[in-house]
Amino acid sequence: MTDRSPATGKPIRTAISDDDGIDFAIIELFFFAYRDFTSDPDQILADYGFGRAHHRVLHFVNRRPGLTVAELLDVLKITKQSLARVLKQLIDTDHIVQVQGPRDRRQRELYPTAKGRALALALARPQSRRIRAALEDSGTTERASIERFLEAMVNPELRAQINIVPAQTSGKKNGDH
Amino acid sequence: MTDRSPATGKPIRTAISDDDGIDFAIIELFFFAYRDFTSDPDQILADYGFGRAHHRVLHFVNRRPGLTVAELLDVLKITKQSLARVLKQLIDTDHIVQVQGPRDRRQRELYPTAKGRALALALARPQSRRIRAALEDSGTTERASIERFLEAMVNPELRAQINIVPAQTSGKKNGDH
DNA sequence: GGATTACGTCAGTACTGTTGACGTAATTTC
DNA sequence: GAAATTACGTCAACAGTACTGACGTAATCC
Repeated sequence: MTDRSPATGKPIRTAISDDDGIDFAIIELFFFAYRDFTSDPDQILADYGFGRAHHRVLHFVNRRPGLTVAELLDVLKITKQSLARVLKQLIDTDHIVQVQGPRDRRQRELYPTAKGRALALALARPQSRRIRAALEDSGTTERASIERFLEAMVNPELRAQINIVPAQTSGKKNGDH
Repeated sequence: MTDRSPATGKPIRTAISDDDGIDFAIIELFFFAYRDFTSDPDQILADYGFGRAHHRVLHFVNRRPGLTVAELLDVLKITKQSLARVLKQLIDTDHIVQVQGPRDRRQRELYPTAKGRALALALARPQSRRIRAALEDSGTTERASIERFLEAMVNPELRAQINIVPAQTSGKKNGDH
């Protein structure tokens, strides 16, 4: 408080750039890409009164049917309370059903219904279309580079989560079987 | 309400997968990658009592010093009110200063202060480090592929925004001048 | 039988986003 | 020069998603 007027820093008029040793190009591209990537499903979700949180839950329940609430919390990295409301709505609207765990009856296994499966597909469709368009002129090598890059962006400890995709019929790359 | 019990869809036990014609592999990778990409700065921001919105404003004011409020709203794709709170805090904490527009005195040009520049760099540093690590074994070709992919993921109408990066000294690729 | 685990839920709070309306100063238009 | 428009700031009200902490219940583990 000793310096009120002088404390007001002078405006810096030069742009921050990659010259500062920071990869602003990709940082910014990543921001724009993700913003538009999520905008497609957001519009569909609005019709259902759902938000992005519902999408994520629906996605992972479809990807890993039978996962428990605890496992879902771990994948999403959110708290129980944050999940509760969203999950309840998805169950009430018959997109997801809970089944008592077979071995441990305390657990609730989560499964999509036909309705939930359909919505998950509808939400993923425009995203997939966008990806296909972005990869239009790319070959297998480029696709592999992009997959490797995205995977490398994930925290190493959490990379295990990615590969828990059960039983791929058309087994591409999969460190399973 | 005519069908309460039968309405409860049966659980689908098979996982949704790329077989459904949807590129779930990349959809999911993109989710995980972005989640962790933003987690680094989030931790730093918490120390300042700031959130992700502050980060975005700070980033773009540093990248395009002198942009007006209207331009910033256009880049962020949020409403005036959403920006107001966040911008006010950044100004009050002396990270950003407003300068009356030279030609049009209604406009407020936004500039970072030294403090704001330093914070922007501090926030970008871990993100850049993560990117560098992810590109570790990649050559120039791969990097170019990834940049092209990310750019192609952005809505075409909005791609113009990306290239408004003023005066790069080390001019890499830039469709300007 | 007691501790732990898995889950559900209640209460309170914070951040980021929305729409709509109003005020003010500056610029543009006629 | 008066009127319309523009750029911005602000007030009010509300929604979605996230958080922490605490408590209860049923099931399992030891």
